[in-house]
Amino acid sequence: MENLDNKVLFAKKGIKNTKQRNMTYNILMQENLPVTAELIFLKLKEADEKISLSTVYRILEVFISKGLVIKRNLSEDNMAVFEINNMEHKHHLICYCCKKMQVIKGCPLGAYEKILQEQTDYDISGHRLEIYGYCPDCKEKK
Amino acid sequence: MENLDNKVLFAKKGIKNTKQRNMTYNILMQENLPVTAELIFLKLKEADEKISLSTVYRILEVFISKGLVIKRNLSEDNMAVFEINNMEHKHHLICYCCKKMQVIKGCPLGAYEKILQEQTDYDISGHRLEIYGYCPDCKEKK
DNA sequence: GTAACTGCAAACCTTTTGCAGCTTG
DNA sequence: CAAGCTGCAAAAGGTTTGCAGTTAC
Repeated sequence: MENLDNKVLFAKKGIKNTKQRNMTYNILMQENLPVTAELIFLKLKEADEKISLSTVYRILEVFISKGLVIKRNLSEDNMAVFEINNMEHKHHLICYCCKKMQVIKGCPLGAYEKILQEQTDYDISGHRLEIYGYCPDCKEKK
Repeated sequence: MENLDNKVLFAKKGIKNTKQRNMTYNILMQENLPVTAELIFLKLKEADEKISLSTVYRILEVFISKGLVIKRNLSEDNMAVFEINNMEHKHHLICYCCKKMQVIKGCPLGAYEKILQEQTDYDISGHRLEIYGYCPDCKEKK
């Protein structure tokens, strides 16, 4: 599962192209949703990759520092989750029941940020929004 | 710093009125912003209260289960923060630089949630929003 | 060849738990 | 007095770090 794109990308960012980094990046791309370090670790094990959990954390740290990955903490539990930084502004819709997460494209907050900036005299540069509810499947079960 | 209101409140919720709970509740009221368990612990120590950190966590747990307190995790670091649940829908504006937090009253998402509900067929019941930027003081320093 | 990366084990930090003793209603 | 709190110390997650050995460029 060697990936030429990754090789080029890593070179551009000035980091070495190792098997572990390559695979970690592929998994993040495949998932395309915030995942825990643990999950990445397990997927790598599954794929018969020799890797340790601390390496996963170190790789993610490097990816974050190079702007390739974003780290966040979801509100419920206190585990960090990681996802590819594809520079796309987006939010997530999360099911209270099954914890499924789906991407919401578009953002309703552009105008609001401007208003808030005037009201508060802050220099507003970002926000974080998660929407919660029950997905169609879980909604029925209730 | 005995507080009669707390006594009545605790009685109504069916929990015992101890010095530690009383003081913890007072601190949360005074702060009126999300704080860590550690900070509550330190404030109690400062006030010469004999308390252990695990008791703080246990008290917060009880308060949460009775609906008196809300727990959340902020995006940056992985420590939980706790605040009084005054049933008011609100969000926070957080300074990237000095980490100061201020309450934003009002919410721009009411209409958006309805639209999203139709689009996604989810049963939407809540959201979580934090706005980030630089406060007037830190803005100048830059 | 050397600077950078990895695995392993141990440390760290926040949060939880078990238990014996103490307090509240 | 009994039920339920608390303090202490130890355990339990998730994450980070030190170090010796390995790998990529």
